Amino acid sequence: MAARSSGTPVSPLEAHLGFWLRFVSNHVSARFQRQLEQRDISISEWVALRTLWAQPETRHAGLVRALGMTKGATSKVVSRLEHKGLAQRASTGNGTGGQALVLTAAGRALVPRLARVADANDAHFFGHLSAKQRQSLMDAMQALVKHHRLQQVPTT
Amino acid sequence: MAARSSGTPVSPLEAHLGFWLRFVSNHVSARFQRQLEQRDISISEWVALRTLWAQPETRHAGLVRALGMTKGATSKVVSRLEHKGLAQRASTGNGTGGQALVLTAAGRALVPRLARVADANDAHFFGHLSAKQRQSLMDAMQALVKHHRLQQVPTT
DNA sequence: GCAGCGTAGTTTCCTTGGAAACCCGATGTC
DNA sequence: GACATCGGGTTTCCAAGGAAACTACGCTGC
Repeated sequence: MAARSSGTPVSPLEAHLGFWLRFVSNHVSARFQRQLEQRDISISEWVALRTLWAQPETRHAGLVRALGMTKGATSKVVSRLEHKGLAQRASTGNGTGGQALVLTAAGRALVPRLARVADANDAHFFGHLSAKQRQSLMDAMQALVKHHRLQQVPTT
Repeated sequence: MAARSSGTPVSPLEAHLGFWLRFVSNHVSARFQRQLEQRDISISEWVALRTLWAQPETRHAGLVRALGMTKGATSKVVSRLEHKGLAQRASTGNGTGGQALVLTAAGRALVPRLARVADANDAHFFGHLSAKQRQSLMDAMQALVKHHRLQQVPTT
């Protein structure tokens, strides 16, 4: 599987930890996505809803940070949510320029239900592990984030 | 951060293992992608090249499996590679119908160089861990794959 | 022999997201 | 007071990938 026809060693894809991380992560996300789309919601929309729910009156820039997407893409997510009647661009009364975003009643009602879907998905994939194992994976990931000072960035 | 204004508990995004997996994995892939695009190659193109390198004369269906994309998308990847002069659709002489895909000389020359980029990227993110730690993460991921019988699926 | 099928690939259409241009109101600066 | 500038947001354009329609062929059943 390594060197072939040339003398140069070429490690297989599966030799990389990154490969496996991506592999598992893609599955977890893909399943979550399939569940969400039964309610006609995408993952970014879910993250946006969840953010607005925790912190009402978030402004656009805040959402950009939470979503880890460009402001253009974020703007489109908000438009979609508005279209679905889940959130609103509330041109802030206070006149400081920035626009505030808020959930509608429907949006607020939806979040806890989606949260249960998210919980269930995580449980599906990791529920069979012991609490200790889960925690150790969590720690490993968070350590990587810390070590590399990873910030939320555009998600591809 | 949990229940707010309603009585329903809503766990934070960061409570999910899936969240952290995705977070780290996205960063790893994103960095790799940035490195590759300096050579005008995308991640799927890299995987395709790597596959054809290891197994010359792969046919389209095989590539579909390796890439974990739909056949339509795979077809476009091949077209791109052909356009860049890295691979070719070789209408197989044996007449069994299926078309064989092969790397050009340029393609064959490129793979080992890209492989070094891939290695470097993995080392960048995980090189500071001990061999034991790396292995244990790798094992954890592979155990998940096995437990859930995960197959390669469309990659987002 | 040929009608109907199934398999392998390609093409078309649509959605999502990044990049960059653009828009607009608030804030200096002279 | 007129104008350059800047920050926050939106719009436009493009690339990539999924879904499904379509194409080309070889094979089976009659």
